Amino acid sequence: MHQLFVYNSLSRTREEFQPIHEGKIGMYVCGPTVYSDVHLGNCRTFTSFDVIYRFLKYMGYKVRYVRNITDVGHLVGDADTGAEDKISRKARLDQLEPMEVVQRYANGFQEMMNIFNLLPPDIEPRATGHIIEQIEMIQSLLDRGYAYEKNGSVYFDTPKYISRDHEYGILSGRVVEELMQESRDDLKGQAEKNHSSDFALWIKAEPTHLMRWPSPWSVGFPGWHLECSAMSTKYLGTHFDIHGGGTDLKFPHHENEIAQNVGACGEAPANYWLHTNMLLLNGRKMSKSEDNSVTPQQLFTGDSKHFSKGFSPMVVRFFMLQAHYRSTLDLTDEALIAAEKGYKRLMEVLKTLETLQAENTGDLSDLDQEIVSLMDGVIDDMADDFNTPKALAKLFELTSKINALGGRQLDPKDLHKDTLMRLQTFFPSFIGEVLGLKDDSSDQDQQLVGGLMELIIELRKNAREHKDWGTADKIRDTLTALSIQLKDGKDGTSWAKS
RNA sequence: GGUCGGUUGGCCGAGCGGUUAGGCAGAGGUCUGCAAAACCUCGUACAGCGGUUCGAAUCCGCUACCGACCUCCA
Repeated sequence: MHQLFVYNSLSRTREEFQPIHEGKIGMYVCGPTVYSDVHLGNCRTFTSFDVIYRFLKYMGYKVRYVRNITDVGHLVGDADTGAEDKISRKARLDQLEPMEVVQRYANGFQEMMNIFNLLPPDIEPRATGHIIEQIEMIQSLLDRGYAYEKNGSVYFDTPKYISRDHEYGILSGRVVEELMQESRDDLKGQAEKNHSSDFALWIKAEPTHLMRWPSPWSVGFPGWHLECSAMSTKYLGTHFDIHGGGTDLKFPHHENEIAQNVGACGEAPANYWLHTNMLLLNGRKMSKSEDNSVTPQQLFTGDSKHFSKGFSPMVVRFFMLQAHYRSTLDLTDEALIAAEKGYKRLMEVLKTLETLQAENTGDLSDLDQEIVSLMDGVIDDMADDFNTPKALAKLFELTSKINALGGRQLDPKDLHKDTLMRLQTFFPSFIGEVLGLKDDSSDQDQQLVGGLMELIIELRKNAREHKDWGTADKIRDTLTALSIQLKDGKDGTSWAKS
């Protein structure tokens, strides 16, 4: 088995991956807060973790992948100054039940994940379904002296945490003294919190607040951060392998999660922290307020001033995989057009690969060795912190070999039967199962079109045999106008949508 | 202001001290009735200035610019 290396945000280095339990991996990824439509950036993050999940399984690990849905507790504004829960706020504005808001956007989210061909996680728990677990965790933090109650709300006590030799800021590189400094300044206000670096575990609900649950401290609702600690602990235990999320969650969300877990359970939750980087649009942060944003829907239809045309979900997925998950990725019209062509080439070569025949059964040729080492390289690249762009580069080198064999620029006599068999298994399964790429074109029409095209190609072949170039070219030109491209090869004619 | 990350050829994007990334676009060629597709070859890029080193896109320092987080955000 290839040794896996992952970049750990905690140590800021690439580390050899060692699972806690041989052959098994527990992975928790912070899911969306369902108070609005999915952000395209969300799609990139979860696509990255989807490939990670798929590759870990491909390597033979038994993975338990938990990705939550946050449907309560994520606040708008500051908890001290009349904070409002995001879901609650949206419910009030739209005059809906909070659960209607949650349901609507959770559905939309899952639909979109489906469209991008993401595997569903093994467990997709919701914060509102784990109020009791969260209350228990708060109690545990209070019992251990890591939290304090103020007027029915409960806060995490960061100075206490620090005073017991725990490193608050370990993940995000925050400087403790600074946080303390800020705290002193903040004491001048009438804030409920003792220090500005403290954060809410339980928030007492205003009478008008829509989402509320009874607790030992007040009728209220849990704070953001807590749901992830509670749910990861419930489903993966107090100590598991991988915790992931977008890099913007490092602080405060993940930092606070660590503090909560250490405080309540006595140990940091995860061995490896993986963070995905941001998606940019035309070199800048996506931002609605600055008119620099695009929704997945707009990207698919091309209904956006930023794009000249629409791009299919698989093209977008392929585009995302062409960059490493830890790098920012710049979404531009030009780059997507380029990605679309590359993606189509990859889909086309899958068909060519099926038609290849190998003749050699003797010694392995140089070509065989080249192909084998490229295949091994693909896995090596993935095992090195899930380097999809590097793996794709090798896949494209294999693409050239396959096409050359198909077009007789390379001699099939040089290809060993075993090599071909391996290639025909590996190549499609890696693209489909690990990268999660599939042919977009709708299956329904495909059979019909396939039959028609067979007929047309037959007719054109006859015309060409009679040197009736007029008819042959008319067929070709008309098809071209319909975005169907004919490819005349040594073994006859094939076609593809252009 | 603080913390962290980035600046690679026309565009996107790997790269982690010495070896071709790759995709798209462009040029030339092979093949072809012509064309397309496919294949082959090519451009000689690493923000700037110093330093370390036999050797730096890769390490260190400074400068410039960009971005993320610090407040809701993947």
